[in-house]
Amino acid sequence: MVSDTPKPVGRRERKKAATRQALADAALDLFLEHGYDQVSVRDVAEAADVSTTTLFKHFPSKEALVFDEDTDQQAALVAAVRERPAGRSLPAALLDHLLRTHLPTTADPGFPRYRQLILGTPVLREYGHRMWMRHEAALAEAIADEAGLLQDDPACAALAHFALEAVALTHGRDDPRTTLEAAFALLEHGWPGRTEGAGQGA
Amino acid sequence: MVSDTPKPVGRRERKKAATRQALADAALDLFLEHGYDQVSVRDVAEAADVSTTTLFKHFPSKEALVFDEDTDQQAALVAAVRERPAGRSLPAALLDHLLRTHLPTTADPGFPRYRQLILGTPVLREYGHRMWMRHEAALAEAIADEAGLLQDDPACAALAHFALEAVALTHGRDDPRTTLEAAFALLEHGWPGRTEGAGQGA
DNA sequence: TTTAAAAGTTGAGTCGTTGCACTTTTTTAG
DNA sequence: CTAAAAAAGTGCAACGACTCAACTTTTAAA
Repeated sequence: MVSDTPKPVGRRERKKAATRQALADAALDLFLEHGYDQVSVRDVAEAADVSTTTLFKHFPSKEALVFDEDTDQQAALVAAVRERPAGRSLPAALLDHLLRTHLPTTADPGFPRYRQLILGTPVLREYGHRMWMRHEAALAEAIADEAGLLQDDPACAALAHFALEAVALTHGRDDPRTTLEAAFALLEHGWPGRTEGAGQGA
Repeated sequence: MVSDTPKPVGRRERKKAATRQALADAALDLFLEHGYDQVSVRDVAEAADVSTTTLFKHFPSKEALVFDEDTDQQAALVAAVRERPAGRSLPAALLDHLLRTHLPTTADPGFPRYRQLILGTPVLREYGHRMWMRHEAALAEAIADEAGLLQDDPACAALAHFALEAVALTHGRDDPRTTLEAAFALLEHGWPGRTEGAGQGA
């Protein structure tokens, strides 16, 4: 368990991982210190003692340096839908999951600064949002399956899209929890139609 | 020199507008002909017989060359909310407006190609979406005012955000109308809670 | 007319990103 | 066990988008 490597973890791959980690660490340090736009990729590469080309062999873009920890959120998202408690609606289950995973993350002391770096840098906020929205198709599929609807049902696509977009709504708000709950109240019960006196159809 | 008093619109501004139009026209022609990524800003500037620096004095970015016609959608959006027919709910009024303005691909014969250029070029799709979402705050304000709620009410912000995002849902779908209607049905009536004892199996 | 401020234009440079060439490691053939 | 190809890492130089400091032209003021 100590010296044996059950899976062929090559010496080369270990050095590769070390270089990658050095790049990510150097990048985060420099970005937090001087600001994302004030640091060039050449600076990051130099701090990690590699060339810019090597940097781009490890990370597809400058923004990707910040989003190194790519935990599998998609599986958790789908699981929140599929393994929701009995009697819990789909929007409610999604709200529970998002409140659990996107609000209290502040166990790490350095996390607020990391979060502020992303939210305060437009290009990083965009990049993170785009990555987050990549789960839309998988989520829509799970929703459709759970609801017993067709794979490309527009309502399922809409719920998946809106549920993921809801977290973007909380950015820059003083009370993310209330915002998230209000958004999901809308998805769950609809807009309180105080103006219409007669409902149509169905 | 001469005694002719310059009209309110200087001849300088006219030439400036002409240069700007020449740039936008050349850009659209070249982009439609060879594809956005295959045409450099230098090519566009050369086609309009100016330097690249001059191009960037007229347009803030390469993408902005395509979105020259910045019609005032925001006013129309707010008007759709404020001047909606009596008894019409806010989501319904927004749906009507979007169906009217975003579906009937205008009478312009060249418009489909223009639309395809944008939707088929990721960076342009992103840029257009970002511009579209800039109306979110104004729309949320109008919604809050019409609903008699506070300016920063989370539900109003959510409705504004989701209503604007709904058009992004239609991109790449074969039936945009149905998709839009399904999305607004969700916003109007909420997610049908079929999990409460109504589901069959699973 | 003189002159100064404003706007237009430009070539040279920066930054993110990539293609081509070179070195090093791993795999395969003898 | 050696040799050499195949694969992967690395770097220099270049490309495209975009900016900066200086020069020229236009407009307005004295």
